[in-house]
Amino acid sequence: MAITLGDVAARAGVSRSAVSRTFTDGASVSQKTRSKVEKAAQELGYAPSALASALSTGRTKLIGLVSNNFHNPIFLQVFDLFTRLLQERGLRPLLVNLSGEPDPEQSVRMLQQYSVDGVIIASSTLSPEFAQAFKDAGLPVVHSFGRWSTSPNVNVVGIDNVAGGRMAAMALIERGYKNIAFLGGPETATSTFDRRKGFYETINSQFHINYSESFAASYSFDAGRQEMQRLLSHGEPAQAYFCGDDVLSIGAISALKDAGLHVPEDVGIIGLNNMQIAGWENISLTTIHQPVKEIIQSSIELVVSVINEPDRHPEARVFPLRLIERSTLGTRP
Amino acid sequence: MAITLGDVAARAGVSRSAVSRTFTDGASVSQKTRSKVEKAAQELGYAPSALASALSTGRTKLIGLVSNNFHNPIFLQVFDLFTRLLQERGLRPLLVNLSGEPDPEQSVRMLQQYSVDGVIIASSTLSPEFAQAFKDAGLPVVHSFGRWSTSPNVNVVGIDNVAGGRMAAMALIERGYKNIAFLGGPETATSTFDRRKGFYETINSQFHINYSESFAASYSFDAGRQEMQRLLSHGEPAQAYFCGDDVLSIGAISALKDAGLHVPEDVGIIGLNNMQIAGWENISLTTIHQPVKEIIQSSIELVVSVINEPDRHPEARVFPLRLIERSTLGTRP
DNA sequence: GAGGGTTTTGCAACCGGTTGCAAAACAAAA
DNA sequence: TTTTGTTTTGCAACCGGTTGCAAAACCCTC
Repeated sequence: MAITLGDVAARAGVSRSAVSRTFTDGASVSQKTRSKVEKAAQELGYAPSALASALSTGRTKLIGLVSNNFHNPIFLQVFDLFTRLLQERGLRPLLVNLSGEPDPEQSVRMLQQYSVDGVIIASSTLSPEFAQAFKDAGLPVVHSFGRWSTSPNVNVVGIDNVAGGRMAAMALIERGYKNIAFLGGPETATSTFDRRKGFYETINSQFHINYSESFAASYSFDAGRQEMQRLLSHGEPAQAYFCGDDVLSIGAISALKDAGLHVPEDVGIIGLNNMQIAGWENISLTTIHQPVKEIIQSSIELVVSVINEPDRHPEARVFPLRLIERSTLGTRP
Repeated sequence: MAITLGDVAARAGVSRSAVSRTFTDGASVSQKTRSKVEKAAQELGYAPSALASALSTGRTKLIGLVSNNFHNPIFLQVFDLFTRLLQERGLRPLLVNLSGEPDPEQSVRMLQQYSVDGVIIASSTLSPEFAQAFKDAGLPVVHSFGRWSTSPNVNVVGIDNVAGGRMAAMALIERGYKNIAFLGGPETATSTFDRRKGFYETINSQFHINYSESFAASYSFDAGRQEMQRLLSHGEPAQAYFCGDDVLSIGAISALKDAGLHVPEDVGIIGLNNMQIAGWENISLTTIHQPVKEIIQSSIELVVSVINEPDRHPEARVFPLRLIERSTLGTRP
């Protein structure tokens, strides 16, 4: 059926070890046998089995990529970057879709069975305990877009969501908004919790500002739109909203426009992420930039480091946020 | 380090075969040893190595999921469905990002190395020859969203893009448009070619209709937007456009609106796909529905069949399209 | 051509499972 | 109790690679 080491060895007239060695770099093979082997391999169309190799070396070059967010368009970019950057390093992403599976147990087991070299959890909604479960199982793990902590138990790469909330609050306060609301993502998401926290605390430290909040069912256009529609059906909207994410913002704006309201004249909106569409002229969303590419790059570097150095101390890598001023915030005197 | 068969066998006081058999269903084990083994496995936290098992059985339960479209939001849904449905069958998606790698050779090699049981190519832009390369390498393959043919050499599941083009043309002709254009996806994509073909032929069979065409750089919002901007900068737009895809449509509409034009009063637009956003009130895109879920479900069933029955004759599964009338087409007397 | 050091090579055991085969254990019938 | 038939069990070989170790081959120098 498939071509094996032995076949190539026989054809080249050398031992199986010789063949193995020509395909593992750093091994000692003479130029002569090397070319004999390469010729034979070429002729037979030999491709070494990664599985068999993994069995003896203990390295599969497989990285479990665990995610539960398949609705936020930003995740297309996330998957694109992860897969591309992993491939560039000769690593293969084994995708795990967590949707509706809140327990890490099953995923841990599955990834253990495939002896993945490491795991990257790409999610802004899962708790650090979720990632911890992978670590406890002995899997090198990095939580991308996860909750940051000064004494992390598990490796995290992302942003400071509390700071993001503060930044949004400052932007709204500076512009003179007095009636301010938070329109968050799902209430159970750590990112929602943290962004709300920073936002609320900053707003609350000011006098004469009216605060209210509500939450969308998920990080998606539809959920943002629906939540804003619900708010509008219950009375006057706030003067300005910090939406927990750009997709929520764009969904909310579409609901506002449908209701005949103007942004930013009637209602101000600030988002978070700075996804590509946010920059379009006809959307032109004022938002907070999350450095997605840098986070992903760093996550991969980190997981590779952990693989090579298992006893490494867990670390948190926090990337800075940047306010992107566009046209969905105005000023109130 | 990790727990193996042997460890469990020793603890349970049985042979290694007995342990193996308790974990492969259909094997002959007495209730007594089974429970002994299960107890020991439980206590040790044993998880059988899929790699080792794959080495002897020849089955990895790995499915290569090959794609090159990481910009079209519809693919988020595609990935979500593929990963979910594969997982439900105990299969694992090994993701391959093709972006910028036009040659199948490398991917074929890589998937061979990991002995994937099968391959699904999820792309509307790649040619049948691309899929063929996987088949030639002996990998069971299904091309999802690929080009259909009456005598397929390789399994395809998708829609009839030529028919889609015809359907769009009919919709525009019926509404009395006389100056009609095609705004396609990348010119090299098979789906672009076929949609254009059906569209052009139908338009051309009519008298007194003015036809023109142009192509966006990729299937993405941005590309659609840019191409429409370019068209507008070169003169009067057509009365109506068939955009090769919903994302192109929405991008094009955003460019039109920016230019102060109204849809459908000034320009009519019809898309293809019926992605979720197309249904929003403030977009309300008239489009042609592509049954994504059915295609994916069927693709998975097909690849599983091919795996179990390697000499199966290749087949083409074509799903019907449906015109979704919303509000981006008007009528011209 | 012998002696010494270095590189290359093959043997054989191992990675963690699976499975055909024959022996052992068990159950039922005589 | 013996015979026959059916399950269950363990042995050992195998899947396709890797790698430590000792022997073989090579290269230089004297």
